[in-house]
Amino acid sequence: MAGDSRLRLQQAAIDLFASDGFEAVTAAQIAARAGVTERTFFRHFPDKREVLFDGQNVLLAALEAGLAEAPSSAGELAALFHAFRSVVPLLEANRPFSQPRQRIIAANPALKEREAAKLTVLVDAMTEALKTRAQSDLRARLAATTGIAAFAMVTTAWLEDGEPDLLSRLAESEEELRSLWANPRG
Amino acid sequence: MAGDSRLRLQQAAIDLFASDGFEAVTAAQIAARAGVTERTFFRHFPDKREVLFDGQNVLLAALEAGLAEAPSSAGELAALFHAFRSVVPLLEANRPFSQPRQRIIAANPALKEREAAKLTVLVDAMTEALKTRAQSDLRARLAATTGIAAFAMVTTAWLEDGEPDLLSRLAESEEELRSLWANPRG
DNA sequence: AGTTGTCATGTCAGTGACTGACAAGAGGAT
DNA sequence: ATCCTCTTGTCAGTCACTGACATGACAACT
Repeated sequence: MAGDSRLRLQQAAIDLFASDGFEAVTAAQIAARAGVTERTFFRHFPDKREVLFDGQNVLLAALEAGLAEAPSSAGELAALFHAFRSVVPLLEANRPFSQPRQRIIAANPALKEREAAKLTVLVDAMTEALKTRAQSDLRARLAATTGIAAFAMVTTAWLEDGEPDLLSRLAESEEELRSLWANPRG
Repeated sequence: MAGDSRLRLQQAAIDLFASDGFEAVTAAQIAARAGVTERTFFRHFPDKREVLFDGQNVLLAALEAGLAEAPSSAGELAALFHAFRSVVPLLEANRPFSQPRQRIIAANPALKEREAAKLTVLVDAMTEALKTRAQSDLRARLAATTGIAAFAMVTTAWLEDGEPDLLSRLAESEEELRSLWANPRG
């Protein structure tokens, strides 16, 4: 068909997983619904779980870009939240896709495992990027760890309830974090 | 044979993974070396990876016990590090087993994924346990997140180089963390 | 002694994730 | 018209993992 096999596979996977559960759906079924072969499924995604996590790579790139454009005068936390804010439009655009995805993942241990792995990749990337502006490597890692943890909590809650305002939630959580975190640069 | 199939399976798995790599070794090969059937392997471990992560469950229980016995006057960080210290003998006893294990895991993405998942389980458990003594749920989670991150960094480094003194490393990292973390209780 | 129960294991057949090798059509550049 | 590249289909195979049933060891009970 056209060059949109990948997209159709993702949509088919979400539909089937949502109605039947992750384990009950075979890769062949997803492929059939998308109008392609099982083999084609595995050419687009290295394993059955990854069809749900494709967007995380985009998010990672966007966060790195957002961090890079934060003013060099900003402390670690401020820089991180600059990156988080820069990524809000992306998250909002993906919300209709992310919401069912969230429920699917929460219902399956293997998927939660993949999600945890993706989060540590995010933390590692943010840690690397923060090392240039942090006073120590440990501080860079701790800032990245706590920042991403807060980011994950906020976006998860934002997906679960229907509330629209992600930006103000991020601001709140930054406030709260800042009051807990000793930040010499203010 | 005797009732030590489980142990023999673990040892056989480590030996084979260390020499041939995780992916190149089949569950049947591990079982054969342990003198049992493949089916028996999967009765002891829910999947091929888990044979390497059995000890994490013991560690979790020990950490929870260590946290519970921390004085209630202790702040979150102090309580966490009390738990970490209480677990040092266990880690030292397992060191000969953990060291090759570490190398095996570092060499395989699927295993790193499982490790990340186990770490988030630890974080969640510590978060729950800290909620009673923390001022807020967010603070509990952030303390658990940063504490476990530091704990993981320290024990990993301790396994990699040959240095014996885990306790003093923990003390150092607690110092460093404390200087970064705003702790009203001192 | 015999019976009964439980527990760890073996055996076997089956499903489904994933891979390598090769062929075929579509479209774009030369 | 020919060549190249990109995507997909086809097919055969490996291996992780599961359910069902059988068997032998060992303990407890009568």
